[in-house]
Amino acid sequence: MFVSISHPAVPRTEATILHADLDSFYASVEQRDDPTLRGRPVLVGGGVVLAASYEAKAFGVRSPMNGREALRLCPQAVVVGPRMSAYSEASKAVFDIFRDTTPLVEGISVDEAFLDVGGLRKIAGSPSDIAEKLRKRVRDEVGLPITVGIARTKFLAKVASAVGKPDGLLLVPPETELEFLHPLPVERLWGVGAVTAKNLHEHGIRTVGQIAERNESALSSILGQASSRHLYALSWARDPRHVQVGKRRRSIGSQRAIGRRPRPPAELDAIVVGIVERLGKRLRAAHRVTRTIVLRLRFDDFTRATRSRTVFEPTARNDLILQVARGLLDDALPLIAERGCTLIGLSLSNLDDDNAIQLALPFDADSNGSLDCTIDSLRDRFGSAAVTKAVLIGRDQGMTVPMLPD
DNA sequence: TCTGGGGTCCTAGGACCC
DNA sequence: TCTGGGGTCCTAGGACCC
Repeated sequence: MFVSISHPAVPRTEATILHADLDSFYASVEQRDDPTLRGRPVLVGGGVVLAASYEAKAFGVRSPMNGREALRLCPQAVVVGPRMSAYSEASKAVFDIFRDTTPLVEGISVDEAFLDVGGLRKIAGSPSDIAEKLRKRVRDEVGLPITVGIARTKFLAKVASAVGKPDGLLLVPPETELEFLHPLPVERLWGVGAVTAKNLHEHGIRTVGQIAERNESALSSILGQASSRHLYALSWARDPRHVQVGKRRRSIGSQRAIGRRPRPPAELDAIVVGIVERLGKRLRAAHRVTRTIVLRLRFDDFTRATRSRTVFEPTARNDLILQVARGLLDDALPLIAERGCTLIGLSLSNLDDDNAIQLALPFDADSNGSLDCTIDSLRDRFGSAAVTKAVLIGRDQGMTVPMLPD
């Protein structure tokens, strides 16, 4: 039994956030399942390297790198095809261990998650103890190496795990955060990619400390307001985001690379039909409906374009989604003919639950307990698990209160 | 055969409403 | 004659992450 109380307005003072990150995930699963691969450089994927083992990374191989380039750097590497179902099984097993450690788990991808272990000291030990136990369990029960970073904020924990790799544990104590952070290159900041890094370099900014030295408005002229505010805060180790449980997907998509050969419209249409079928299945399996259909295209020169349409009525029906997708494809045909298309994808966004029933009942805002009574009566009628949201509608605004089924 | 297949978030302009 | 401000939604593009 866990009880958690969080006060977002009060900055945390203890390092209780874990960032757990499986090392070279796909490649490690391959080495686990085939002993002859252990200790050898392994590349997962063919045309593009999806994952490289640490033995291969030592030769400078990175993902996503062209397979030929990778083999040029590391000719003795063993190339294996991806086995997605093995990876998702391993991921599930690891996440079960995460959730057995603390209920406050926020998944970031198949191979990494944040865990908040604040408040578990009495029953499970210090964050370092918990992290060490977690690493051992993942090693013993799933057979995979995992690195854990521990810090006061999500961002620092994430940086700590990156620095602590491979197969390591790194704690950043609150007193030494800035010492740890300021010498790091700007590329270590979560959200700084190639473009932003180049931008910063051109202004003589190469380390996190150099970001911290600038004033925020000067940074703003380089990066724009939102990202400079964000990066400046991170450079001073300020990161108020807390570990969020049960985040829902905001879109689902599927795409297919189709090579450089020009395709007649009928062939493009068949590809879209296939993608719609795949997506429709996933959408219905997740009990979600979509309102916005996005057609994604990539061209010969690797530029991209999107075309989207938002429909009035949320749907999970293949025929309706296909009708919209076909319309988007028709509109894009001249563009495709002109620029050559190498990838087609669809993504469905503006997702909602497919079974949402909305009821409005009046309640007396001045009487304590009136809202509870209203919610109780909804729960009596539909079952408590079905009632997941309360929307308080005032004279001119609504406020959504998420509710956990009890 | 140079560059997969998922995702997230931000920006910016225009339409439209009050 | 001159001239609002605030808000939402939609579309398109782009940076970034694993």
